Amino acid sequence: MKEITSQQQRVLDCIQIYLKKTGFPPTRADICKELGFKSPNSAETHLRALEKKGFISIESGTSRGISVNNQNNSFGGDEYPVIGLVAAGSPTLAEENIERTINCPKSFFESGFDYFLKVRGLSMKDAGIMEDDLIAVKKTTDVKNGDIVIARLDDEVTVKFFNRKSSNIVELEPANEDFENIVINLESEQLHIEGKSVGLLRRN
Amino acid sequence: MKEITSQQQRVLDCIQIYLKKTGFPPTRADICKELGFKSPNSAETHLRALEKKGFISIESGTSRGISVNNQNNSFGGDEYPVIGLVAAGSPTLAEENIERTINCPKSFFESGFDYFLKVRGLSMKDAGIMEDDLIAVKKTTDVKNGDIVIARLDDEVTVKFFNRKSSNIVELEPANEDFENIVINLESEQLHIEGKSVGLLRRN
DNA sequence: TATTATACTGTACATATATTCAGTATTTTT
DNA sequence: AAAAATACTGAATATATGTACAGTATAATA
Repeated sequence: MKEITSQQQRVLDCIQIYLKKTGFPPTRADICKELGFKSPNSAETHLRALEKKGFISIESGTSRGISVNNQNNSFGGDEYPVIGLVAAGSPTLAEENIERTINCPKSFFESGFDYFLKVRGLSMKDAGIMEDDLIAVKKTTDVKNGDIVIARLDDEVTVKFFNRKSSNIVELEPANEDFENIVINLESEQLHIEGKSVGLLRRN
Repeated sequence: MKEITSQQQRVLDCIQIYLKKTGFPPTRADICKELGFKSPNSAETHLRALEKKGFISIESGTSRGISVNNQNNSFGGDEYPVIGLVAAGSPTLAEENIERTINCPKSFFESGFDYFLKVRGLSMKDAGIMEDDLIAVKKTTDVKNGDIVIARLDDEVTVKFFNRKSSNIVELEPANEDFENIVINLESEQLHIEGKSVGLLRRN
């Protein structure tokens, strides 16, 4: 993605505002009207430049055939899978594990995320995570102490606070006094970090 | 919104799928191609029917000038204001109270909602509502016992469980044993129900 | 210094597209 | 039983729209 000029940015903004307002893309003439150009070719050349730089796609010969490629703005949305926290097995994105999908802007949770995990049980209730809440999970193994992680021990998947005690000892801490800490010796046990929580969604 | 026929539903679906795939609405000919119609007028009459019933809007004389009104599908998105739970004053939508906006599909919380309310304090922590959480609020006075309501007593706004004890007595119950129930006698005190919680959003 | 990219105006035109009119047939509503 | 809505085919047409061509000018790049 090459650099965008200020005029090209104006045209790109114009397209997105027009789209948001009307529900369909502008014509060359519409862009001219909005930005004060007097020739449709002004819009045309800007559009071709934006296409060349990868910001938009243009369907040739098609009226209003402009689509904005840049989905990492707040305009676009995507379908995210909801995965049940099955007691056994990792929360894979295999079709049989996907309960349904939710349409949600990509930028909805700040650092981006990969899927929703439906919570079972109340082991994290003091952290405000209740049964059937949907945790926005970002797939990563880069976790810090205090992060809420989705961890897998053998085939058991749990959501807990992460706490590295030493190079070999990790504690997974629930947020509920009725539950015990899980202490893992990495020398003798396998711990898989599936990802970490970057947000939460609850629907009453 | 009148009833939709199965054929009209097919056309509506076709429009939305086309929109999602290409980024712009279909022409009459596109719809015909997708659904197997042999005359553009087939699409035209269905479009007019859909417009009449309020499912879509058509910009006359405009190519691909179709926009889907029905935002209670997962396709559309909107900007929703985030309002701080100020200790004094009702959570109005006046500009000075809006911290920022969040782009979110209209259908994100099932019964629809009007704004996000940023939570202060931990009075509802046992209901999984933590400080700085965003409650999706639907403006309504139609609340049932057990609903989480946004209530205003004079100038104090709080989030509590609603519990009508009798025709004149309402209790607002926190979900935290460190807090006391608020008992309101409607004969002597004014209680405003600003709305109820229909969901929750948390960003780590 | 030549070339390319940017940033326009202005005209022209082929075609993509909405839209109307003329039919036919079935179902639903009044 | 009449009227209106639904569900199409098929043809015709005005216009909305993309796009090419001819210029002008400035800034950036090779």
